Amino acid sequence: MPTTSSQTRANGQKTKARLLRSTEKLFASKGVAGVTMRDIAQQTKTNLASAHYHFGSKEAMVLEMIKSKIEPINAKRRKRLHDAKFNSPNHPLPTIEIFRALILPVGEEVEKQIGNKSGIIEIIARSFTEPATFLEKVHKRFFGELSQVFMNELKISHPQASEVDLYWNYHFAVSSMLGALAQHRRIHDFSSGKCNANAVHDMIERLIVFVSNGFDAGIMKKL
Amino acid sequence: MPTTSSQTRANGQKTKARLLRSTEKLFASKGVAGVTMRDIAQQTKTNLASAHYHFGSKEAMVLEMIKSKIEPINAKRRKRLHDAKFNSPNHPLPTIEIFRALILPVGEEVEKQIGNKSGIIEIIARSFTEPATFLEKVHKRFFGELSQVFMNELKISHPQASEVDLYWNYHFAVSSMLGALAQHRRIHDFSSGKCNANAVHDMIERLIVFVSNGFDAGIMKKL
DNA sequence: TCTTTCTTTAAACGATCGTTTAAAGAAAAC
DNA sequence: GTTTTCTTTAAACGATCGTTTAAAGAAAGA
Repeated sequence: MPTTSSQTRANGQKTKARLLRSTEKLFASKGVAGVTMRDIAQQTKTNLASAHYHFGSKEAMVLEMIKSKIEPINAKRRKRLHDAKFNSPNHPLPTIEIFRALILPVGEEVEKQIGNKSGIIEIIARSFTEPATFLEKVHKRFFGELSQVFMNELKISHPQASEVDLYWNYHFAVSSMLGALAQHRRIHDFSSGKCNANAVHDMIERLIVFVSNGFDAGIMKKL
Repeated sequence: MPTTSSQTRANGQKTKARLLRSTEKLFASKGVAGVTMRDIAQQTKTNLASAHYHFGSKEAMVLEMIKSKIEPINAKRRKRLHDAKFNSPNHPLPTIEIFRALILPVGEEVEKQIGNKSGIIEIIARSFTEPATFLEKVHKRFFGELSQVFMNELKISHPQASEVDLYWNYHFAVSSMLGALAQHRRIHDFSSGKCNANAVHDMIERLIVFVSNGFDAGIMKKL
């Protein structure tokens, strides 16, 4: 009986999935340069060569892992932006709602798999801050088109603003988001335990306020 | 005639300085994991082993390079904060003046060696975003004490704010600054050439506005 | 000058990296 | 059962990494 090519061999697909999960875990904690194929094979309890058999190369494996984690979040971002526009058809969106659509899905995805130690936050952050050359394209591939969608929405909400102001402050907003996500583990030590890095929902809400107000201040300053 | 130990041999100190400059240059463009001792030796036009002779290890060499670049900036930060307090002795500082003292010295240091391609911005950013384990301590060493100074100033300026709010938003402010500096080269492509990444002074001023307004909004939201 | 100290050099060391090979094993097709 | 295809495995490959060694060279002190 012919089957779809995606499940012709059940066992093979299982190890492939396990490889992706190990890649995710290790990449989140050590970055792409800090993780070796042998680390991943050991964590997966499989042979070193099977990773190459399933993915062809380390780069391809990491990219596929990133894709599997980021695309669901980007889908949520688009949906939330679309829903917000649908609910107020005749008014431009408030800045904070636009950035809420951009940032909140990260927190939702984290909470969805709580206790899973999946480290989505770290993965998103690393996909932006990794110095590795081949990760440069990650940004364009997964954030390029999405950024245009959000930039267009910000233009509609700020019709009187110059394009240069909008670009600069959107750039700051995204950098803030990723910088804060990348470094969020430091808050515990830095605050001597007063702030809890695991309170993701609280952090995300604070971040949305910070970013949207910073953006508006940068846009308004010349008006 | 006995001389100070720092200049007993002129030639040795020269290659040491050249090694530091090469480390700086390559580290700024590729990160610590992306640069090898052989790259640095080749750029310096010296032997591979001389780097170990002068510094003992790659880690020690990178740390010394970072120290030489960051400490002058941190000195400027303290001075500017001190001067601002001196000029208005009886009033708490406005938020934007505190963050100006934190951020502006970066821009000044960049402009001071214009055309030098020194990449201080990239170095500061990488010292925060590098996944390498040994760079974790860079942050505590060069930013730990400084952060306490600025946090204290922010507490004075926001006496009614809770410590948790202050810590979270200072964390966002620093992450924004470093994230924006780390990614500032992307602005050119992202804005289709409308924004100029080399206009450092303009960028720094925009960043100060963004950060200080984001900070105040995060603090004020519960009042 | 002779001696001592500082500096540079070529060559190699052991470790680890991503990747490949070739053969055995397991599952489906026939 | 036989064949074919998919998957796993042990072992090795070539390259490159940070580091070390041992000897020659250069500069300063005596």
